[in-house]
Amino acid sequence: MPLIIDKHSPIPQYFQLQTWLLEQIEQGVIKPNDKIPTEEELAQKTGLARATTRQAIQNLVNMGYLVRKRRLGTFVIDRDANNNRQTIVGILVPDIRSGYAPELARGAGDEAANNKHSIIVCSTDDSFIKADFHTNRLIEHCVGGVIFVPTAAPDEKNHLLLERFTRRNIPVVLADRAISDVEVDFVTTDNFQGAYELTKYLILKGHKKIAILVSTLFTTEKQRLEGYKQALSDYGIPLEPSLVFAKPEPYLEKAYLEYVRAILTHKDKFTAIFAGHDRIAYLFYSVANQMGISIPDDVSIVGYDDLAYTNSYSVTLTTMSQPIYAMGEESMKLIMSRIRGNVSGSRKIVLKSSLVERSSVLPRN
Amino acid sequence: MPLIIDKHSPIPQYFQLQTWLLEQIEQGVIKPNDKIPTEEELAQKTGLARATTRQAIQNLVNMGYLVRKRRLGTFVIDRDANNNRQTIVGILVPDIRSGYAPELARGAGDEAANNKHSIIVCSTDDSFIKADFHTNRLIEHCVGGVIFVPTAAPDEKNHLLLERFTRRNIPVVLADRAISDVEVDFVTTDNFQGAYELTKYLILKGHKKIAILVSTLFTTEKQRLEGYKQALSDYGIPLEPSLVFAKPEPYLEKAYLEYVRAILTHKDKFTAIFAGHDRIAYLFYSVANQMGISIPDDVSIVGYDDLAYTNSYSVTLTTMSQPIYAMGEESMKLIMSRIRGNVSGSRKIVLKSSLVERSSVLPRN
DNA sequence: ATTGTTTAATTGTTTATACAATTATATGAT
DNA sequence: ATCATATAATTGTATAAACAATTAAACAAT
Repeated sequence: MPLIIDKHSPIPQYFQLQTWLLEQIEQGVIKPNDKIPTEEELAQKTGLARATTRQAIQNLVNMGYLVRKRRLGTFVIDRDANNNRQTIVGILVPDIRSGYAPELARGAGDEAANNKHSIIVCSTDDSFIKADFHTNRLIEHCVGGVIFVPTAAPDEKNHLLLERFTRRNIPVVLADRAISDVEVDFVTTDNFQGAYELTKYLILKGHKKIAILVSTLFTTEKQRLEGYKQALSDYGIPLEPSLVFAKPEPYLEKAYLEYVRAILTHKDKFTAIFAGHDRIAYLFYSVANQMGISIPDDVSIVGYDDLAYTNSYSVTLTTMSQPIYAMGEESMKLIMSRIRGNVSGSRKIVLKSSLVERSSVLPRN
Repeated sequence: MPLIIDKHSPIPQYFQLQTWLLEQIEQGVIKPNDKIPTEEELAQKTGLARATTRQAIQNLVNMGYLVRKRRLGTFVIDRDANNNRQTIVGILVPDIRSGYAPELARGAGDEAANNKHSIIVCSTDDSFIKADFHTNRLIEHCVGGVIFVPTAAPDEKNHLLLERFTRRNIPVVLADRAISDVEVDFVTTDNFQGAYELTKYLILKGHKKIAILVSTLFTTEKQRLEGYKQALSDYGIPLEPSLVFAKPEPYLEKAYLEYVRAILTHKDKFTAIFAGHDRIAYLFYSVANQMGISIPDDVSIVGYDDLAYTNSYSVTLTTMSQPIYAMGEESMKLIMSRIRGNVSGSRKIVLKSSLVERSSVLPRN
């Protein structure tokens, strides 16, 4: 990185010097609290007038990279120590109203509060466009980090969003859902294992014909489907394709209501249902009730998530309890460690889910 | 305000000029988008060198007061138009996970997004201490406004929080719950009217012995209790104090579970229950189920709120549907109008609730 | 030991001058 | 009418040369 000023470049000479200095700082050649050469020294080295070197330095002072002290010289500011940084973390979830988003936001929010940080909550509706909009806002607000639940858009698109943060050195943690081929912190639960256990539970209760309704847009539900298949296979039950309802669409109550209705119309084909997540399970309850089908007497069902209201009703769902609050907490902890300067490679945290047995499954045979 | 530079003052001449210019701008002598004199003109007027006038101008450019345009001159920036202000609004709710908070946050968040603003969500757990903590954060983050659901603390305390914002000219909207004696924007629903209608509905269904379980900490539930009493009175049913369970405590599942249990133990004393809000109603469902009491066959019940999952289950609740999303939207609209400079007196918006009849009430006689 | 004084290094302020770059506007060419 | 070109106003860049102000550090006086 030689310091050569091109007198004939169209780029102003003060700007060439300014850029060179900035590079030295950003690349750590000149470290925080280091003294940079005096105006006079720089003038001699570069062959510029002192006023010109001064202009370069002054600009960097205005930009917050340097402090000047009379008689002592000019020094690189330690931006970490002077914590000039923002203490806000952005959270991109599908919809703050639904699913596990509120619980995740609360876990993240509490952990943020522990570190005197606040959270900006953004609902993406699983749409790339909306996520992109919120990404602009978060960058404008100079957030110190982002917890990102990927959208339903293809990986490339989510990648794009991710890059907009990482390019600006804004740490990102993916929560719950993964994106392929990225080197970024990630907090999730073991959906394969969870689904495996749930399916095994159904099998051990004597169920052999188990229908499953999941979305295949997200890594989480894809893994649940895999866990389901593995369990069937391990217990010698052949996979019945007509019982696998894997929809390449995000969850929308209206659409899934129809799927549920269609599935329940052929309720004689299976004895148990694996719902992709609790909200789908609720749809089954609701439609079953309308159709005069009793859960669990006619059909058994398991869900996934253990949302807060799972147990508030007279009908209670056996489900895989995900530690969503903890997921929010852990995600925020990772962000905080990055904000504090941690530069280790990408970390992955897999939290344990646990089967909560209630009364939506009846033994068979 | 004469422009005189004192050559012998210890204050640098560029700084004298800079200060003079700033005064002219702040006092409106030079208005936004006005052109200020050129460097040369200022140099002539003041007797300074062009480089010196330049330094004064350049500083004001760096401070964001002026823009320079080659060939055209230097202009005063219109800071309102160039919205240099923060575009974040804080939302203080009891708990982002529960009750209507998620829906409120979403309504406010969407309206904020329409105005290119973002929301910082803070969970107070109805505690003054936590609300105070978050208030500090919000002030630090220079939020442009705050939507505040008052805590369970006494009015004086909520007042204190409110003042910390208003003293700094941060507009506040109270959402849902009121505080006495404050001149501040307020968005709510007519809880008295809503409760009156619900009670009337029960009465017209033939119920005469109607138990009520509410918290009396919040204006909302107090008004519901008043509406209940008024309806009884209007329909000539004497108020039976032993059926009024008014608790001066915030809602906590554990505590209220006990109240519900106690109330259901004397289920022969009443034929219907007015639950202070939907979550309380769910407790009644849950406990009734455990105790082998059937809703609505043994006891009828109504709730209040119409939370999203009210209708997801086989058991469906008749309740007063509050337009929570709209409440969030309207609150944010008020904030936005303040941010845009509206200085009218305090405004109050009362949204209409509507009775949603499902199947938790059976007619009597 | 504390206080005052000097010294030298460095940034801060100011002037004077010159030429470069940009661009709205006017002018001229097609 | 449209496009190209020149003009002039203004800010932008650069140099050279002083002197002022601040202050750490060395030194001196009490």
